[in-house]
Amino acid sequence: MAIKANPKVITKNSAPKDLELESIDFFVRLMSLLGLPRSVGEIYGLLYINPHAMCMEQIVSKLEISIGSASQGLKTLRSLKAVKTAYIPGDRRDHYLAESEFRRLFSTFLKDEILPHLESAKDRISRMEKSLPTENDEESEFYNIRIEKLKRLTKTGGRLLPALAGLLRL
Amino acid sequence: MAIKANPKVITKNSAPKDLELESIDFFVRLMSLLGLPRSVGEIYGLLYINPHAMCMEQIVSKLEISIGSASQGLKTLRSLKAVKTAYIPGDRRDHYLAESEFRRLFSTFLKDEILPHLESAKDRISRMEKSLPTENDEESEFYNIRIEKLKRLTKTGGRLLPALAGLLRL
DNA sequence: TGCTCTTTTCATTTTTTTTTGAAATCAATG
DNA sequence: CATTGATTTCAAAAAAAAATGAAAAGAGCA
Repeated sequence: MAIKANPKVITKNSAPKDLELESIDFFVRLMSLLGLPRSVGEIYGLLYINPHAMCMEQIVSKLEISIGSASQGLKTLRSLKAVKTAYIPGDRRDHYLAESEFRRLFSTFLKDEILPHLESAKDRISRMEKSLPTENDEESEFYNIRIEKLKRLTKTGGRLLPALAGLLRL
Repeated sequence: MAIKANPKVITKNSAPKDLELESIDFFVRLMSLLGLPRSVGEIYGLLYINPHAMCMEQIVSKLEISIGSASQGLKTLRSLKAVKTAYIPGDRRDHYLAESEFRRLFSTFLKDEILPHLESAKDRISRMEKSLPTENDEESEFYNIRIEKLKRLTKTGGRLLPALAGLLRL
């Protein structure tokens, strides 16, 4: 029989079980607050509290999730810049570490998820201004005020985003 | 035949169709960003752009949603303090107006949805500190640093919430 | 190039969330 | 206080989101 590709020369010990569970639970909740699926939180929570890089197979067996979920979840985390890959000599599998700078994670999230909405909101508001009736009665005034409020909302949103990202310098 | 309970003496005109559609679409997206169901966004969007208070039946027929959705959606909006009720003489139905102060809407949202998570995060972190191994090796140091980061994250979160609510003074 | 191990993809299944509408509850009014 | 109309509730249906895992694609090595 051929030599296994990844003989376990050193068994890296992983985080204590309770710490691990708490970390996973913490990030499952946090990610779900951001609208991300459970599996993404689980993976990040596991990596966050583990000192050593883990490959997908380890993630799958630790969390008892499918390889599909793991692959998809890691893809999401990569796109959020929430994980780094580590090179392990003599092992051709990818190994992952959590990016522990939340600032980066959040600012990528804000940029990817919130900004596009702000952009489309601007377009929408100009459309609304165009379809505003031209008469100058009481109701027109009402619509004007409402649209004005939407404008302020999106403007505030636009100013808030970068400010938020900056404040998150943890 | 008896006189109808709510004879339409005056037909209030509602917002121009395009304005209405844009408003609904705007808030469907915004609410979904906050994790609220489509129907909640539809109802709020409809009320937001309409100068006159609307009763549930009007909402149901305008939006073509079920009375169950309408009732449930209005309940959500009431709990978010996103709608006000208006008294209409000679009509026993409730009539709703959008609360157009987004600040109130958001701060209620933050208080109801985010604060509880922050609270539970604090508990969790003290549990994590307790289950931290007592040895003082390299890995213990790692766990300490990670937990410290979580602490900072929740602390920042706790400071950010009120700040956010304040900044949203639109 | 062919072989083996790893990762991704994606159709299908499972789970969760949302909507529906009929029945129950509530509330005003005659 | 009974009736009628408005609203809420909630079990069931529908829709949406997430997870699964087998097959395809990729990637290093001999």
